[in-house]
Amino acid sequence: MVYRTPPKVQERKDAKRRLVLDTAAKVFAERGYYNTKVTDILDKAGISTGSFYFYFNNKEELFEILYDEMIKTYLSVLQNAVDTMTTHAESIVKSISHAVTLSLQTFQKNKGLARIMLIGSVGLNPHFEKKRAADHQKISLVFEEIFRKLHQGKVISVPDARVAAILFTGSIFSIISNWLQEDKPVSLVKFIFPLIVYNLQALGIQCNEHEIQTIHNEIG
Amino acid sequence: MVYRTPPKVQERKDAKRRLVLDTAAKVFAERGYYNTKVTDILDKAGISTGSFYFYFNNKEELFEILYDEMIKTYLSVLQNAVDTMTTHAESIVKSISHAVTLSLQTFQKNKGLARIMLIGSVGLNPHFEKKRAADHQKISLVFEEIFRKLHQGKVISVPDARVAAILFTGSIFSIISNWLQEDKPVSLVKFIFPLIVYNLQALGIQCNEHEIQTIHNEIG
Amino acid sequence: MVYRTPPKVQERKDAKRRLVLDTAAKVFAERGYYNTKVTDILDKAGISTGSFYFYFNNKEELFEILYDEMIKTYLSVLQNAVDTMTTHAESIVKSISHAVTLSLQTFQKNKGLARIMLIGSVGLNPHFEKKRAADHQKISLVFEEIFRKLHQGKVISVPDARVAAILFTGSIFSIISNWLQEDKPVSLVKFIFPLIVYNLQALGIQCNEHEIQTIHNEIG
Amino acid sequence: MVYRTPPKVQERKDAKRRLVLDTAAKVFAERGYYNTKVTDILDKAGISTGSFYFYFNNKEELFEILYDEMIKTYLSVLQNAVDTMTTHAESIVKSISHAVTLSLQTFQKNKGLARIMLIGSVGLNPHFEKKRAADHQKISLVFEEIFRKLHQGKVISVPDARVAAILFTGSIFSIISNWLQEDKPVSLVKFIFPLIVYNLQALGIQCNEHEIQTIHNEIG
DNA sequence: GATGAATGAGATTTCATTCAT
DNA sequence: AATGAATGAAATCTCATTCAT
Repeated sequence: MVYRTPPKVQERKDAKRRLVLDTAAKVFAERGYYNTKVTDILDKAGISTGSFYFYFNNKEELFEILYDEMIKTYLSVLQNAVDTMTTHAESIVKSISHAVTLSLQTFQKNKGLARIMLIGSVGLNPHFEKKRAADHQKISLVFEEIFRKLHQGKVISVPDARVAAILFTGSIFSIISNWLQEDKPVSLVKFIFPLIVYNLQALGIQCNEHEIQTIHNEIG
Repeated sequence: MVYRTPPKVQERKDAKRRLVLDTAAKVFAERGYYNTKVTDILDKAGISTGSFYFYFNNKEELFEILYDEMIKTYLSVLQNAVDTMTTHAESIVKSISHAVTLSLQTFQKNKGLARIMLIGSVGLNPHFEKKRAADHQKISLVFEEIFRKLHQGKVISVPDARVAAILFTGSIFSIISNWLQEDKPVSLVKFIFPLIVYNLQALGIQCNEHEIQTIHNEIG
Repeated sequence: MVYRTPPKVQERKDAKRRLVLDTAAKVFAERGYYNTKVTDILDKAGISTGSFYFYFNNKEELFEILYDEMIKTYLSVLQNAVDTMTTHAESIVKSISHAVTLSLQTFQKNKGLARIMLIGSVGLNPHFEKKRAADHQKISLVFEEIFRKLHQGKVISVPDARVAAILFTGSIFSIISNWLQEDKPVSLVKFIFPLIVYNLQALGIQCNEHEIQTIHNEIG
Repeated sequence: MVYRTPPKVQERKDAKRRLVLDTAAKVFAERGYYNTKVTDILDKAGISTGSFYFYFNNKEELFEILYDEMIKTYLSVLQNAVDTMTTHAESIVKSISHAVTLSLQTFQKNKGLARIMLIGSVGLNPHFEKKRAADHQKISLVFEEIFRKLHQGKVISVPDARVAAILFTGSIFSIISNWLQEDKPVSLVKFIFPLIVYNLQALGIQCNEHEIQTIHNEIG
């Protein structure tokens, strides 16, 4: 006798929710959080205000969900790269190249979410600031752990694994921020190689450019 | 017959204007642009609405002035460091260490403005986005030019001077962003050494840590 | 699947919009444009600020709509009178009497809008000044065309049809302005007869008062 | 022992006051009462805010003084015309022509004040509305008295002397209002003749155009 | 008398969210 | 579930007037 939402209805609901999220991603990315009115999103999605508040509690929650999705996506991409790293430990160069390449590719594929993650979510409010800090730390920690191990194994040579991790992630984000600010739609791809080289050298990993180039070509 | 503002009055005006700017810097840094209401600033500064609009045209202008001040300050600090660089060309290590150290010291001294420059000014509106992009490019360009020369002289070894410059400035900003997000008030100083090492290695400059340490101690 | 506003809702919307317009007409008429605050209207209509801006873009637009309505109403009344004129051309006296009578009756019926049209809309801003000038010309033109024909047919005798038209409309508006300024609520009706006589004589139309009186009684 | 403002000082004061008044007349005429800021006037006059409030109690008073001056000027012009009328009573035609001509000439000479009197002072606030009403009545009364006498003497033929007076003054003001609204700076002079004819005929005064023309030429 | 810096009440408008249908 | 009309707190900015120098 218990009422259960029929699967078809549930599907429709999910689709609508998704539509709002996707539209919101575009609009937030274009105009930023505060310059985006809820109706801007809804008008574009063809959804009513009432409906919106059925699916989401408020504007901030909507944004947070988008942001969380992006972070989750990126973290899983990173984890993938890192898992490969520890598994095929044979080549650090390859592993690091992998991590960098996958990172840029992920953001390249989804410029809107890149914008939300790196620009749109800055300076919103104290709650979000904390969240951002925590997330950046989480990302940085992924590398910190690796770097710590590599440091013990004398594979890399840096004074401080944590700072190295911060700088490594920072380098990726710098490139993306820079790319997002560009007027013309350049490809992120061309930044991959110099970015890899910069970081490998920074970590004190001995390698010749030719080798990196080969690996880079393999991955791309 | 023409009235001339007496020096004393002018002084008071300058002081008041400064008071508003300084108070605004604090509040903007704490809460961000959109969460800062004009009255928040005025209440804290003990100034009337009318006075505010006598000194500034509107909230955005106030923010822009603060932002411009910070950028100007930082650019002149950089220029200083860079001028030293070309003069005492004997040691690249010293020069780069200098640039990094002065940068961090500048932001350390003025956390509020650092926050405004790196966090508060993100995602405000299209006008500001362009401004930010241009300013970051200006900063990056300072290093790009140096790196290009060093590259020609085979002093550094990087695939791309521009990308190297982006990453160099990015590394500094990453550290500062990270520091700004910290709950406890840590000192930026402890990041200087690893940051120098990371970048020197990244640029392919041969040097031993001991040498850097010595220079670092001299500068600090 | 497309939502259509149900008729009942639409009706309510229309009624609300009308309520705002009618209330605004009263308040504007009483206090003038600049002394009427938006809240004055809303309080009296028992409507929230939000609702107001749902129906109108701003205060000026609201006023302009009211003004336009009044002008439109008056112009159509005039056109009616004029159409009768050209049709029953037999008697000019009758036609002119008609035009005058209908004009005064229209304003009498709607004192508020008369006030808005003749008093409230004066000296608002350059945009409105132009509009007013154009509208007055439009009204005047209705008579100018008639007068020009009558002049050619030697039915009236005036040196200049355009000036005559200006004076004819001016005479109507003078009476109304005068009436609006009266403290006690006198009837406009008593002005109709002398107004007709004044203008008929001015136009050089031969007629005895008795005849006009008869026509006047018929129309009233 | 009593201090007396030296004459020279008094002169300077008067000049300054006059300067403010004249400047205000221009600015009010251009932009209207509510769109004129006190500082607009003062900037143009090169006078400080403080000084302004030494000479005038407030913005409204300033406007009122200007308005009163204009009305006074016009009333005295009218009185002049009317005095001639009663003295040289030989010709009504001449007298009326005189009144009309002098009226238009007065406004022509001082377009700014015309604007203030006829446009700028409309719809300001209840106080001013009353004042305007009273002033218009005063003007109208000047003619009403004449018309009443002329009516008794069977020189004019109108059903109602008061209404005739309203319409007579209204006709003058209509022409001026119309002229003020014109884009191009036309001369008011060309309206004098048709205006005289219209009103003479309206008053039922027998006369041929040629005679009026001659008088018109004499006066002009 | 003169100056212009300072004041603050108050006006318009926005927009996230709620609610009746 | 869905709709969009309704709400109202809150934010920015204006400008006549006052006041200290």
